Amino acid sequence: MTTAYRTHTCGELSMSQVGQQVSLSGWIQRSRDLGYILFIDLRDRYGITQISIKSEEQADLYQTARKLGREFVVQIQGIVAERESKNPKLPTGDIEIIPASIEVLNTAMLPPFLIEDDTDGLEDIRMQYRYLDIRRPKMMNNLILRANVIKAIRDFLSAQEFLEVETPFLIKSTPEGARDFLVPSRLQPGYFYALPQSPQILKQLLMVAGVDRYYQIVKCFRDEDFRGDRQPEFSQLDCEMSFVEQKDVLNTFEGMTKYVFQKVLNVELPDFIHLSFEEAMESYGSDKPDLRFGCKIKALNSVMGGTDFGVFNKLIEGDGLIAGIVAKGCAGYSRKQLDKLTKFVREPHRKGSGLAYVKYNEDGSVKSSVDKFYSQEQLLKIGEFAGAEAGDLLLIVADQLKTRTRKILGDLRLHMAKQEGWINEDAWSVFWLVDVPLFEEDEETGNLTFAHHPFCMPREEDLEYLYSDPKRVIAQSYDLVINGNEIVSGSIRVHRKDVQDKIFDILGLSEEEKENKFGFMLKAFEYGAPPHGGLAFGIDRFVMLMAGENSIRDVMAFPKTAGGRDLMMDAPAGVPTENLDELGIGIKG
RNA sequence: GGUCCGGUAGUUCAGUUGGUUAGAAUACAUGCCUGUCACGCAUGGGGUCGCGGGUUCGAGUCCCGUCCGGACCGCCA
Repeated sequence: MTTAYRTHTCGELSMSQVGQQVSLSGWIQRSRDLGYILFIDLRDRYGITQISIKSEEQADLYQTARKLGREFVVQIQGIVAERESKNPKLPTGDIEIIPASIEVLNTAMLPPFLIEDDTDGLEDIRMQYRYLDIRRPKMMNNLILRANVIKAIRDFLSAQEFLEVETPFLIKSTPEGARDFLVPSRLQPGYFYALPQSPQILKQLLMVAGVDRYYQIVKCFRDEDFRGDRQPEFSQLDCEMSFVEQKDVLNTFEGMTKYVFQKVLNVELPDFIHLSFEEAMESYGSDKPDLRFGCKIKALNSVMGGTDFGVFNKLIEGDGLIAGIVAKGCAGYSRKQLDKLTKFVREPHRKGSGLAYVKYNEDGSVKSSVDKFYSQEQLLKIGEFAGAEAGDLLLIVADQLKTRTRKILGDLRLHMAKQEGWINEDAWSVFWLVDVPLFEEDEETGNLTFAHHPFCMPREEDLEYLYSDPKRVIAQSYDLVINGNEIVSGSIRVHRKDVQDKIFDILGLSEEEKENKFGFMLKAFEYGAPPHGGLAFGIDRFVMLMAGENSIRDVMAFPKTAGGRDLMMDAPAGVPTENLDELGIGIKG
């Protein structure tokens, strides 16, 4: 080794360096041997640079280069030259390297899949060889994007006096919420630490301590089943602020979100609208609607009555809801397509009983599945009320439960949007969901449970309802929804012991449970807890959306499979019996 | 915990009512090729059809079990 491994990266050379002597190191992406000339694409994190060798002029080098395999690690020294035929698709496409020497730093086995953006490898093989998967520019760029997002977050928050504080991973199990990952204690056999589902309680204690403004980019752990957007361990940007009201928190983090988008993607987000929980449910049938397209849900009770249609009459007289969405330009749907939509509505978990439709044909005629009960005039009137025009299809769902009608239409709305391509992939839908009820009613038992978590502060004007009508209580809590994904969730917290006590009572916690689960917290709150509130960003989902990916796995370096396994390390794995003995643990069976 | 889809060459897949020697593309190897950049052309090697059991004269194909991967429901304060 006479010179440094490299003087430049594989992504930075251009016409301005022509004639310079350079040294590059990287991996061989591929080579193209044309006989008289051989090209090598040399790749590193920064890009690809072409090496070219003419067989007659450099016979020895040509013979060496022919034997280089994919993914060999090589160092190349040579002169930067202008290309005879340039490649506008490549940032370095104007130049190439005429090598003086090629040194093999390491050979490589043949990779099990193509190290290219359009890889031929499927999920499991990519996971098993994740280090090769990450060599693909697309994955590498996702990690770079992620790092840029996190840097922008740190820059913004530290400029605003937020203090980054680390909280422990080995904590106490709090048996509400998700299932905890447990870690056995060796020094106290039979006792367990829990890994935090979030540092929620700890950050509130930091407010009691006077930290004032806290943030942390932190791993959280939940031992539940996984999905494409859910992993057993995931990252949160966890934040908390003292002496703030809801609007202060929203303004701060609206500013941060805009800053991150601007810095990382060069996208200027418009001001975030505030959508109430009630309106979201009524208009979109979801607490996290995608607003990149319209198609609001329209209640139709007022125009569907007064006919011989007993089913609908009964729903209208009772507490049911008939509602619909207008599918623009879908009047031409075939029987088969409509049947498929009906099937969608009737999927077991949706519990829909059926789907009615009205086609407002281009020629002005009207055809519906309820022609028996409604005259053409009535259907036209309904269409006018719902906002349907010629060429549109009105899809109608009716159910005794208002929430079910809305939920089904919300699902249908999204389904139609995907099917019909209504979503503008270049647009951003970002809004704050506000005015969320403090409690949710369990559909079966009727018991009240918290919608968010038990530390959310009710609105000042709703405090009295805690004692009279808890279901009415609206919390000072908020979500940030981006493109139909809940990215942020937060609230102003309860800092008064009497309110916290009352909320625990409504949730049905006994004195003993209160003491056992939250005693240390309630105690801390008696030593001067300031008013405070905060939120947490799901970093993985946030980066996933910014990267335009569909799975958070594509923005995590080493994710787990849907079964919670790490295919590369082959974890989880068994451990030697003596380790278990030390922990006082026996395995059943 | 439940429902559904999948597992065949290094990789991605096809494989008919169960029937001769299991194919394609790509990757790989060798040779040719005067500017490629998904180079092209020719030739070649490459298979425990996830695993176990069953039905059958005969199983990649049918049945049962099991493991693995994926999607969804439940679950995810």
